[in-house]
Amino acid sequence: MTIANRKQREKEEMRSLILDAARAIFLEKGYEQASIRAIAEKIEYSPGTIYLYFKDKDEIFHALHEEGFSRMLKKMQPLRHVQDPFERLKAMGAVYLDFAVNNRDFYDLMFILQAPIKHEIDKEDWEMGHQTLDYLKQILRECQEQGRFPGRDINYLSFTIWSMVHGMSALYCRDRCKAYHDVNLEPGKLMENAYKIFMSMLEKI
Amino acid sequence: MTIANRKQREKEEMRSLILDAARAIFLEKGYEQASIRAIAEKIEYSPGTIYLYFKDKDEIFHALHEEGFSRMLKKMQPLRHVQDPFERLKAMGAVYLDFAVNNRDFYDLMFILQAPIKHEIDKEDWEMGHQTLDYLKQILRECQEQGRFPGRDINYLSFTIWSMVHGMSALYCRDRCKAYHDVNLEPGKLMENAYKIFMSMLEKI
DNA sequence: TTGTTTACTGAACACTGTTCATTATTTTTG
DNA sequence: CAAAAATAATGAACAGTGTTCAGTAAACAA
Repeated sequence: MTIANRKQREKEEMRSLILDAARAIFLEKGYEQASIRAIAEKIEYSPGTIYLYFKDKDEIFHALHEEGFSRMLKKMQPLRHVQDPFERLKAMGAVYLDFAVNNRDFYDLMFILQAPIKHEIDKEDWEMGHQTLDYLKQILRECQEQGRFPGRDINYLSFTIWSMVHGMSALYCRDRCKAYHDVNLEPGKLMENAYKIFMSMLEKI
Repeated sequence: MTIANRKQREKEEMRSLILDAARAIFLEKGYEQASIRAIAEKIEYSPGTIYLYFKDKDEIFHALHEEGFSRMLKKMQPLRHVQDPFERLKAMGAVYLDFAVNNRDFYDLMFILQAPIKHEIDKEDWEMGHQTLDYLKQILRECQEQGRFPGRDINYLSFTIWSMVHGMSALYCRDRCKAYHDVNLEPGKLMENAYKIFMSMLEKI
C-alpha cells in the first residue's frame, strides 16, 4: 500500500502547494485580481494543472475561506481560560478586531467578499462561522446568568455585537476609516476607542 | 451660440444615457460582473463610444458613487424637521438602515466596494460622504449640549455609531445575515431589533 | 462645394477562467 | 526487461473582459 499512500501524499502536497501560492496571491491582489495563471506561474505549473486539484477558482477561494475561520478560531482558544463571562466577551471582541486588523485580507475574504458564499452559508460548509457565532451566544447566555443584559434576546444581542465589531472591521478593510484622516485619527486609535465606548455601553445596558 | 449649446446638451444627454444603462447593469450585476460591452449594447452604441464620455470603468463607477450619496443625503433632508437631537439621531440611523436595505446595491457601491475609493476618500471627491459624517457629528454635539454622552469624544462616538449601522448593513449586503436562518430570523427583523438594542444602549450611556 | 472638425466604429491587444485533445510520465502487467 | 495501461501535466483554444486607436461617417464652417 505504500505506493497508493505516496500518491495520496503527493496529491495532498500538490494541493497545499497550490493553496500556498493561491493564498499569497489572493491575499495580495484580492479575489478578482488574482488569476489562475498567476498561481500556476508561481508554482511553475501550467494553468490546466490547477484544475486537476480544484474544481474552479471558487473552490480554491473556499479552501482559504475555511483556513481563515480555522485561524480565527485558534486565536479564540485562549479565551476559554477567562473565567468571568463578561471579561471573556470583551476579550473575544478584542481578538476579533485584532484578527481583522492583522489579517486584513483574510478577514475581507471571510466576511466581506461575496464569492463562495452564495449557496453555502446555511449549509454545513459555514461550520466554523456558526461555531464562532454559537460561542458568542454561549458567552452572552453566561453573562445573562450573572444578571447582565436583563430581558434581552440572545440572538438580537449577538447580532448587535457582531454588527458593531464587523462594522469597524469592514470600514477598516475597505479604507473608509480615511474619512477621519482630516482630524488626524488613525484606524487603530479609532477602533480602539470606539470599542471602548461600545463596551462601556454594554456594561450599562 | 445655439449650436454649441446643443452640442453641450447632447454631450450631457449621452453621458446620462450611458449612466442610466450603467446604473441598471452595475446595480444588477455588481462592479466586476458589469461589462462595458453590456452597457454599450444596452444603449446600442459601440464599446469604444463609452470611452469618449468616460475615462474608464472607474469613472463610470465614481459617477454612480456620487449619485448614491446624493440620494442618501436627499433622504436625510426631512430629518432637519426633527427638533430633539436624540430623536433626530435615532431617525438618522433608521434612514441609513432603510437606505441600505432598500438600495442594497447602491449601498454596496458606496460603502463596501473598493474600486474608486483608492485615492480620493481624503480629497474633495468624498464631499458628500464627509457631509453626511459631519451631519452626524453635529447631531452628537447637540445631544451633548443637552447633557447626553457626557465626556465622550465626538469623533470616537460617531465612529462607534457609524460602525454599528454599517456593520448591520454590510452583513446584510453580503448575505451574512444568513447565519441566523437556522433560528428563523429574517434580516429585516434582525436589523430592526439590533438597532433597538443599540439605541437603548445609547440612551443609557 | 470643399475642407475641417467632431462622433462613432469595430478590429485588435493583452488579459481573464475554463476545457480538452495531446503528450509525457509512471505504474502494472505479461 | 518490454509492452500496455493508467495517471499526470500540458498548452492551445474558447469565450469573455477593459481599453486603444486607425479608419470611417456625419456635421459643421468656409
